[in-house]
Amino acid sequence: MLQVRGARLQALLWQRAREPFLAAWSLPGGYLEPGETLEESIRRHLAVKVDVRELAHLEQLETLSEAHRNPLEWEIANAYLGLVPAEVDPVVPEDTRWHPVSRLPELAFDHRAIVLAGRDRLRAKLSYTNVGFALAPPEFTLSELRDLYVAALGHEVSATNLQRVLLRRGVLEPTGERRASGRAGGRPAELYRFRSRRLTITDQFAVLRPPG
Amino acid sequence: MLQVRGARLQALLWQRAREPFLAAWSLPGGYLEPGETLEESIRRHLAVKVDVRELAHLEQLETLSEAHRNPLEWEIANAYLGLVPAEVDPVVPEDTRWHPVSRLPELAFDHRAIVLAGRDRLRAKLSYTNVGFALAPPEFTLSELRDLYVAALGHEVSATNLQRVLLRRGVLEPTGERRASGRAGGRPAELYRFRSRRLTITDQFAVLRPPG
DNA sequence: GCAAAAGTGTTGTGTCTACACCCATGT
DNA sequence: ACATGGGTGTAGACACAACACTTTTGC
Repeated sequence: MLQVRGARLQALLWQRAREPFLAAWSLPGGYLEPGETLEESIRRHLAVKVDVRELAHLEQLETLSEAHRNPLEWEIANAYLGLVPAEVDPVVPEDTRWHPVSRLPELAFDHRAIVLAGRDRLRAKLSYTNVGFALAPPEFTLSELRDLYVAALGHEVSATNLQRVLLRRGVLEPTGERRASGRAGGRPAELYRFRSRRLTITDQFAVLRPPG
Repeated sequence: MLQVRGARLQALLWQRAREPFLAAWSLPGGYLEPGETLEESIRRHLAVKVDVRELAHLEQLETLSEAHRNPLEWEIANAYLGLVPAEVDPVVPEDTRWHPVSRLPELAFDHRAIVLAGRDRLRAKLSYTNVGFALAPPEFTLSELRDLYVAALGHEVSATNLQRVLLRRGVLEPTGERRASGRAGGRPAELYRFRSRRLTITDQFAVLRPPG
């Protein structure tokens, strides 16, 4: 589960209470119940164990089946990427903490690779879909959105060009409201929102497209 | 498993010999053995059941966990996309046949959705990766390659522009040889090959890229 | 007035499509 | 010669990055 907090992309991890990898940090999750869907299972585990219900987006990453990924027994895992909008602060239990993805501790199993795969998926999709909605609060200024993109992408982003790309694609719309300027002055910023809060592909990067 | 045969994208299906969906067409596959990797399992099943070993590319599609996807018992499936180069003609058993993806029969389980997901994944990747290598024979003329793209994409593709895109990106390289012209005459075509036969992303469609 | 922050205008670049044109072969 | 199929040259559309410039606020 990823979220931008304090200008950094962070992952929610919890400290294992048993072997294998006792006391190591690991991704929240758990076993599938018979008759349950993978997605149901994830939402259940997150709700029960870390009390997180405000997932704005959830998508399958990959299935891991390497024989010795769990040293104790053969086990298959389905990795998911979940995104929580900035500025929500779910109450999480004691043994749970947010860790910057750029400075992960040693992780249990293959969880480090999973977190990085999730980050990369997010980075890619920020470019050609509207996933931004899952990182952003309901309304925001363009500089705020820019800061979220910077945190997730790990490099500078120009608010000017971000605005143009997202408006041209019809991803954002202005709310008509503006935010009062701070004590340092400056022109009040317009507020925007994502036009849709469901994943949509906005850049059809199809280079070989149908004629016409 | 997909292949372009006779100018159409086709899927290898086999007719089920037991319930559920007795006699319906379905995707080749089978159960995972303990200690086995998903990929190992797929290759094993394909080798044993349909005697196909010349997969040029294999990638995970998605994991299906819907409760009643199998009416008899709760079961989870991992869908993979496998590609076989054109002009290989694997010997397949009696109860097995290639079916054009555009005219699938009724399929067992959720296999129809899987085939379509595989097709869509292939279509997308033809645009921004070098997956073409998995559809093409070792050497080919540009018109031959164009025909493969047309079959897979389902719309016209200009050989002229295909050549430019793939050469500019460094995906293809000329072999230096040419193919003699047919009985109708015409300039002999140059032969090309894919520079690499491993999946590579060739179009970084990253719209918000690092400055510099 | 001046600094700060937001937003607009404009120019240049690269990648792609479309289409005209040129090249090499068989009959 | 000319039809056939392959390849090259070129112009226009478009999306984007970069950067100069304008707008609106606080002090």
